[in-house]
Amino acid sequence: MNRFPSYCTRLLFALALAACSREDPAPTTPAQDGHLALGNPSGAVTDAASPTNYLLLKPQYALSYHRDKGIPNWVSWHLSSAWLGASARQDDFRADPDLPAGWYQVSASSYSGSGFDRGHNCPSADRTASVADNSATFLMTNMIPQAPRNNQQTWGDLEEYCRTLARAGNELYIIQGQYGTGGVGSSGARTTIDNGRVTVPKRVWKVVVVLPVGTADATRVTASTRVIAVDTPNDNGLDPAWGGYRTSVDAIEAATGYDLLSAVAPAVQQAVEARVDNGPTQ
DNA sequence: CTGTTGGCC
DNA sequence: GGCCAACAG
Repeated sequence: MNRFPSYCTRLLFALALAACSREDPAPTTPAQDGHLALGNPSGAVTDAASPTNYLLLKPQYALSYHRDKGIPNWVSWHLSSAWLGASARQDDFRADPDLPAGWYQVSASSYSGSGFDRGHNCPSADRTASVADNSATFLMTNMIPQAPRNNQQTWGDLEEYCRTLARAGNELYIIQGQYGTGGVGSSGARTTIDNGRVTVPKRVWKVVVVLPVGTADATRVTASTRVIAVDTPNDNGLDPAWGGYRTSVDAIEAATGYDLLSAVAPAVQQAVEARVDNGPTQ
């Protein structure tokens, strides 16, 4: 669940008290807040000596990259209406220039003919406030080989629902990742593509923390905060309805070994991570 | 790189 | 119409 020393708990509690004792300004306008405000699930670092858990921090999202799998371990981003605008989908899939020199660079054509989509983690449509923001989502470090039905239907619907929540006055902290090896695309089962350079993940998961619009602050998460955790098979035969794949954050942590929402107070983590969401799905 | 096509809500 | 794409030229 967490490895948070108790002094951190007390510190956060003190900070929360301090924040409450001040004159609170009225609810803030939607902002573009920190992508790792709720934690760094795998302790990723931007160090070439950490090729399987390499932290890439971009203005639009943060991710942990696995060089030898050619895909991210997880991608974390903030979503509020401040990220939503009128910029068109750029479709400029390309290699990520921010990887260390000498690492294999997955390219725009690496997935061609594989039977798997170039599936975004941080979706194109979540970053439409500027052309630069949208373009950043097309870096191949943000992609996984994703079964077309998983990507275009099940996942597409969940992403659309998240934007609906954002437009309705919420801000969301979203962490998506993948684990395991081997999926079933439109041309059958594969464990890798691109001559073995890119691993096809077995499962794709997402954790969504839904807060009313405010500042980036883990102390705003309470035991009653809505947290939606989903874990789907990367298999073209899956159900298009994402609601049936809901699970607990605890289950995703057990499957991945990550510590999710680690910046949230331990008692709150215990409450929200054990729960399975049963709220609306559209 | 542009234009076209296709599936789904 | 919007969003997810692949593919042809």
